[in-house]
Amino acid sequence: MHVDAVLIAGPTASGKSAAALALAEAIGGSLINCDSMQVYSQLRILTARPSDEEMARVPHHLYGHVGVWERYSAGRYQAEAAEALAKVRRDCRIPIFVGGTGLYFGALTEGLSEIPQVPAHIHEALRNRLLLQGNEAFYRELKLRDPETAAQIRPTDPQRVLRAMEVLEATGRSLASWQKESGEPVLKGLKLARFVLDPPRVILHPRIAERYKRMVEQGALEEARKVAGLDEGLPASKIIGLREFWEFDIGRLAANQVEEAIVTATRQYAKRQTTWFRNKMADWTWLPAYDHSNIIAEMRKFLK
RNA sequence: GCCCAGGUAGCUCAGUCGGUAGAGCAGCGGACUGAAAAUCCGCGUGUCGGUGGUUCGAUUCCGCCCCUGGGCA
Repeated sequence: MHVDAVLIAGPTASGKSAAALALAEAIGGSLINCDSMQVYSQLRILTARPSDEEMARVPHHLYGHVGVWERYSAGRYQAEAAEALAKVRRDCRIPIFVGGTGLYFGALTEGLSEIPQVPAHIHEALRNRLLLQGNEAFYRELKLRDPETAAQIRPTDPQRVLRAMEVLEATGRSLASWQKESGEPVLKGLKLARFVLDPPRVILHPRIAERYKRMVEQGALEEARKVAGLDEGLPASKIIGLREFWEFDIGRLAANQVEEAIVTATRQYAKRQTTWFRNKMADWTWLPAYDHSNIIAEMRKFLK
């Protein structure tokens, strides 16, 4: 069986990176990141990005190529993924998309509406107004100016209310009307092999706890310190661990509390990822992921 | 040994002037179109420490016992 591209999704700490690397070596593939946080260059440890040695084994794309002060987005990911895909295919290698961000997989397989990028100054101005006025007033304003989009958003969801408002402001059109025009999927027309790695929680949870310890040994605290003071409005500031280590440094959390907070947040994140996969990728091939050799064997069954 | 304060959901605690109980956190489920490791929504039966008593009825009042913390010896 011939495939044009392989997709590997899985929750954090499911072992998907290692599996993808092994598969890439086995079939002559190149890896393309599909994780919203592994794009940030300054935060390799906290985002569990592949090491230099791993990256030397097989071509890697879209890893650590963005500064933490940049406002990365699903839209930019879509564009860059399309470029990376073209490059890998030009090199006559098999593209293997690997990561844990459901929305980014959506951009690959379903596409995003072609909404123009919102200028930074509009985003900032509206964000400040949201902070000043509060959710309720802001939502009420959206409801007046764009009832259709407002009806699709909960008043308590500030992030989506802000997005609706800034699209309206920047384009003069409602977000809802844009979203009625669906965009082109990055992988349109390609033959795909799609996998979800799904270790049971009794296996995943201990792995998350172990990974925390490994991150600390590798210098996660120092890494967090290097970007201390990062604007909380930037996406990179949401990386699990940053806030916790910063609070440790100002004495607001003890070491054991930092560990508990990070491990818990990571488990909750893994749960949210799995919810997305379960409900949006039900027709993908699900692999229980007990150990690597099995995963590779299973995946190769679908490729040969 | 005596005195005091506690023992209520996995954890921290509220509460019931006597009619078998609720918050936060954790956990579970869900949503998801440019911040997505984000943001948001839903889900709370647990011998109310044990045992006797009073009562139509006790987790709530009374006795005794056990456990935890503090004080006095």
